[in-house]
Amino acid sequence: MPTAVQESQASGTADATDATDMTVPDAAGTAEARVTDLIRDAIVRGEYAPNQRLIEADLSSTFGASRATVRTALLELASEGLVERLPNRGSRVRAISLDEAIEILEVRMAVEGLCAAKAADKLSDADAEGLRRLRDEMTAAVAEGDLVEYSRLNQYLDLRVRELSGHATASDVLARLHAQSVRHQFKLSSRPARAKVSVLQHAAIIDAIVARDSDGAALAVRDHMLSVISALRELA
Amino acid sequence: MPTAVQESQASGTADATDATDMTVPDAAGTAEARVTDLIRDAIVRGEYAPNQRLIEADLSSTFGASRATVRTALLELASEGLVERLPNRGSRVRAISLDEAIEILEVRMAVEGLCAAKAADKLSDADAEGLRRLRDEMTAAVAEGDLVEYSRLNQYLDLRVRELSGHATASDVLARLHAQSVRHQFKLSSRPARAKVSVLQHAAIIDAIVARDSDGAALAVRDHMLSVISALRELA
DNA sequence: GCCACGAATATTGTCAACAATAGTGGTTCC
DNA sequence: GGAACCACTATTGTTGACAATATTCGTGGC
Repeated sequence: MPTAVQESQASGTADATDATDMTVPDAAGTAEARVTDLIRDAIVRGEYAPNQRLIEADLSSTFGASRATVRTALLELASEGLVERLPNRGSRVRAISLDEAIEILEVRMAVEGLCAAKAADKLSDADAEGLRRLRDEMTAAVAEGDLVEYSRLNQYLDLRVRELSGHATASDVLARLHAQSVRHQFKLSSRPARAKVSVLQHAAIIDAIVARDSDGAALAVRDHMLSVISALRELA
Repeated sequence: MPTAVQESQASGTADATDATDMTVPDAAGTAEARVTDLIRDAIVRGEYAPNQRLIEADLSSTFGASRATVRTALLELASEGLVERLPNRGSRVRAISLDEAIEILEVRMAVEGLCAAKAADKLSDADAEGLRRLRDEMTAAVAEGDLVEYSRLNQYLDLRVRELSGHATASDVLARLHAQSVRHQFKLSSRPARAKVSVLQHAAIIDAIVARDSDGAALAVRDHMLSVISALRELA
């Protein structure tokens, strides 16, 4: 069953001239990149708890790399906002409070609104068709109660809108913010009642983009994000 | 009477040191932070040209720090977007094209709009008075043709709105973007005709914030930024 | 004359050891 | 019994040396 996701992934790789090469799952050429990915995964997966200290020597022996390599990896992760570095006092997993998560969502609201508007402006007919299919898949997934699939499509929609906007700077900012709030996002995605509301908003976003209505797309994104924010607030 | 920008003047003079302060033995904190600041200043000041290669050993002897220290400094600067690092092929000063500069302004438009709205929501009476004074100072500076002063007040307004928004995440994103586009921003600030238009827009922003009109503030920021973008386009 | 090939060089990536700093616990003095 | 002081430990910051990789330039074959 070829899904819209697989298809547009293919078109994404075919579009090799694009500068936004932010999806680098493997390609562990240097040891530094390898260790960075391993630690990042461990943090995102929750293997390292928030506020847990990350001792360089410890990680060094765990991952079989030198301490300098681990150190640069921690630097990189600190720049991504996943790790907190206190001078002379080491690194720890950055804990993202509810307030911070909301702030992140607010900034995402603004920037994703921009991306959606841009995407609406420069949408090709082929891409419009892909978005329509994606909308139908999302609707179907929720109707079948497949929340895992829906969550995946959800993330993919975000990514796709960024790609379609052709806005490298915005994509960069969003990627960074998204990585930080992955854990909080996760808490919401597994709530069936939430999905039923959210899927309508996502459909509205897609419809606005497909209709080349840039202002409407930005507003639809704004509505959706405000909804996510209030849902996150209620959870606390 | 202390002006509204007393503090920014102080930081301004600190930034405005001449080019011969590069051999300062030790300024503050760790060597890494010191070297990072020195290289950053050199880049922002234009001492290192865009696309110029930054050889670690070279910088190491120039700044009297070990290569590892320089290396971490370059990592940090890469995360700030001022330096570009190619694996196994070294670092160079990141060249920001006109298109990129426009992208940065677009994202700033979105995020500063958010900040302005937030600032309008939570503005205290004392802060409102400060903003009004700032507006008058900007108007006066332009009327007197003091573009340097106006440019500084300009930057200060940006900073102040961020502060008043109380939005750490947005401030962080904006600070990063601002650092990148400093050179392009500079090209515009020295044009008298531009200042006359721009000061009215800034006044509109301040008025909206002072009036606690969050939507109006966001729109005013949007208008201003669109104007800056088209001015930058015309320059090319 | 031009392209492939390979050595020489320049530069970054990685490592283990050393120095400096913050945290810890015990000891002594009041 | 409590607080200041001091040595001790754990951990990060820094350094120089070594290994790996990319670039350059000369050389030979066609």
